[in-house]
Amino acid sequence: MARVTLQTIADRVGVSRMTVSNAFSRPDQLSAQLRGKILEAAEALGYVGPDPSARALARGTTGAVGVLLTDSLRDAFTDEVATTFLGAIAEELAPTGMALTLLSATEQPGMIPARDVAMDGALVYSCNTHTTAVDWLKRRKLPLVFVDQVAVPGIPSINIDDRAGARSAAQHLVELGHRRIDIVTSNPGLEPGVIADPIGSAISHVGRQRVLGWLDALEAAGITPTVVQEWRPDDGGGSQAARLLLEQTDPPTAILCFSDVLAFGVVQTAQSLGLAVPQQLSVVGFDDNPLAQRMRPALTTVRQDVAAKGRAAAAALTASIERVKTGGTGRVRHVLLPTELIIRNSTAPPPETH
Amino acid sequence: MARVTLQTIADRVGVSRMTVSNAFSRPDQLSAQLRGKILEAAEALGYVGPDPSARALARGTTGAVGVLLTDSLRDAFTDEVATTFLGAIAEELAPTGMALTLLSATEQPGMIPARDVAMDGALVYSCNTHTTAVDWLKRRKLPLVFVDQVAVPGIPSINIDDRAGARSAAQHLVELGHRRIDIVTSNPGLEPGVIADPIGSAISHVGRQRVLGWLDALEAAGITPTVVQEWRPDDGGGSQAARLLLEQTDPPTAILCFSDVLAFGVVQTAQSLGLAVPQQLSVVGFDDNPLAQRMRPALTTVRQDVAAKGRAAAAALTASIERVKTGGTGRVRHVLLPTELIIRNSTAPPPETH
DNA sequence: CGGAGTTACTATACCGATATAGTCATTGAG
DNA sequence: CTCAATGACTATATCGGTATAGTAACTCCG
Repeated sequence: MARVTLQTIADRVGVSRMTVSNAFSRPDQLSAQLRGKILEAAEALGYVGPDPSARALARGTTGAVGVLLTDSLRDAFTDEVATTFLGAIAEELAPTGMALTLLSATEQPGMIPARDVAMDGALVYSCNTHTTAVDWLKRRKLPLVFVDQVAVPGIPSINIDDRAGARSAAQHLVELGHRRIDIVTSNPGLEPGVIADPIGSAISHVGRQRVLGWLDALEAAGITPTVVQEWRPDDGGGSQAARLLLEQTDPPTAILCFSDVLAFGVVQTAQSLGLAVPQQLSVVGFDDNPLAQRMRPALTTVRQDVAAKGRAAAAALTASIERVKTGGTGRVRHVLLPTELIIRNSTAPPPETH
Repeated sequence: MARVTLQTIADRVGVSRMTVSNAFSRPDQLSAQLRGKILEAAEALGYVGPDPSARALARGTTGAVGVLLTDSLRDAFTDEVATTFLGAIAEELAPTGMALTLLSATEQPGMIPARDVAMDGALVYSCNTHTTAVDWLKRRKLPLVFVDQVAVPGIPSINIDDRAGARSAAQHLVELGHRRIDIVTSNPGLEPGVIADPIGSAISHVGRQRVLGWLDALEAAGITPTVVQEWRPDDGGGSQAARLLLEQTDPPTAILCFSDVLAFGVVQTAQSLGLAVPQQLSVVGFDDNPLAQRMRPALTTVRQDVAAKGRAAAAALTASIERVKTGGTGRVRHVLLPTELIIRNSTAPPPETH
């Protein structure tokens, strides 16, 4: 049996195909009576409704937006910060009826989602901007929103004030009296171990901003931190880095971490080495991951409102799509959300040295 | 400037549109030399590649599969079990180059993702099968895979052996010597409080299977549990239910919980009421959420391999899509993955009563 | 009673590709 | 030397809709 299309129904009812289309998509264009008859016939023929692909082609809109996630999607789902972000996007998008399509930046031979999947716009989340996937999205001239990336002119962006947040974290330690402060960072793909040029070798925008913020406060206090790149994120996140720092001849009394997950690993490692946190070692995280509250000691960290970031991103994207559709030309906005230092129990003045 | 299409390039190079199409989609159909010239011209004109929507219409395939999630997508992202599942799907799908589109079952006026978004197939995850969204997917005759749902003939399904798992959990308590065992379940939307007919009122397939499993073991031991439906999942998950059970005149010495998250709430509540776990109250969860290991005491629970479930689901779906495409007609498979009781520190023999 | 304004449809022209069946040289085998 | 088999393109026919501009019959109003 051949497939049922608008034409099938049109022939059956004896009207034009366009009228059947209107029965489904623009009910005000025909009489209720005829519409009823058409829907009835459609039902009888087992018609499901206008074919999404055909409609997408004709209308030029697909009803789905993409999110480009750098690394394997797998990782995006194990990171509580990322899932919160995605959840907020989904929530913000729900009332619009748009679906959310996950795009991985890793490309397969012959299939590049960023190039080959139909969508009305996309969020680019914490991706290296020089990824080919991002290039494809740009070339398609899709409405885009950059999140946690360096803002470029012409593309709306959502960022948090990473630098100020990091600065306040470092400042907090300085004010507690610490002078030996080191740093554990996370740059996907970077060689683990001590990093000579933390600013230059920062891979992500966020990574760079946080380093800049930490150094703002530390350098002002005349402190030069040792910066260590974590080992693979899954092997106890931060434990090897912590060990390296704590086994120096002149170990730090405080450690600043790129994330709460990392901080968790650092705290655990310190404790397993017999160091009391915060009495002998202070640790500060970043993000205010739910984990930060659950930990013992509860973690001092820099809060970012991930959900707000997600909502803002989704809103910016829908606005951008709308703008393109209506030909309107509002200004491109770059949003910078605030961060806030949350002082809990993982920081204290340094131990007395005599 | 008009949009660049295959035709634009064809005119420019002086070949037929079909040849340009082949240059992009079937390189073996033309000489390398001509192909080079075409790609060059395409580049010069700023052509991005075949339009995904047009291609989807012509080819009948979109390069994306959907996942239908019952409740607000928001919830799906806060639940560690669900995110693990999604991550595993994403991972399994990655090598195929297919994108993953999230569909919420909640419909908006005028826009029903399950009906209106183009896709090649879909996973239906723990949805009430009588949702209209599921109906739309079925009517579209899309390749589907049901996960954590009652298996229906003709549609591949992936389930875990919830019943056997629940049975072993209950059996474990019975063998420890417990005789007063109660249950906390979770049925989205169901009225909280004591449930008279736990099997009949179970809303989800999973919920029903677990109740059946618990009762298998309990009834065999002559035990009739009180079954309580949790309050809203976000308010401390399980704490109100636990309070209700523990403040009975004849309180239980052990509680079986629908999930680890619920069990976590129950344990916390018990502890706050001054009950030692497991000395005075044993608690068993379900899922083996990472949380189960982190808790103190570590939770005795029934492990399901969520990642394996996700991988199996994705594999079944791609297989199903492939089958439709090639017209092949392999048998529909119903997979039942095993569960395993993991005994940790939240269960012990009941306190001695004299 | 004439002309402007609805209402309810229809005709035509795309949307931007791909599949399939040619066409026309070339090449190789018998 | 002839005929079948390749190789490299092209012509034509969809894929299943939607936008836009008609058209014909009716309504309203002064």
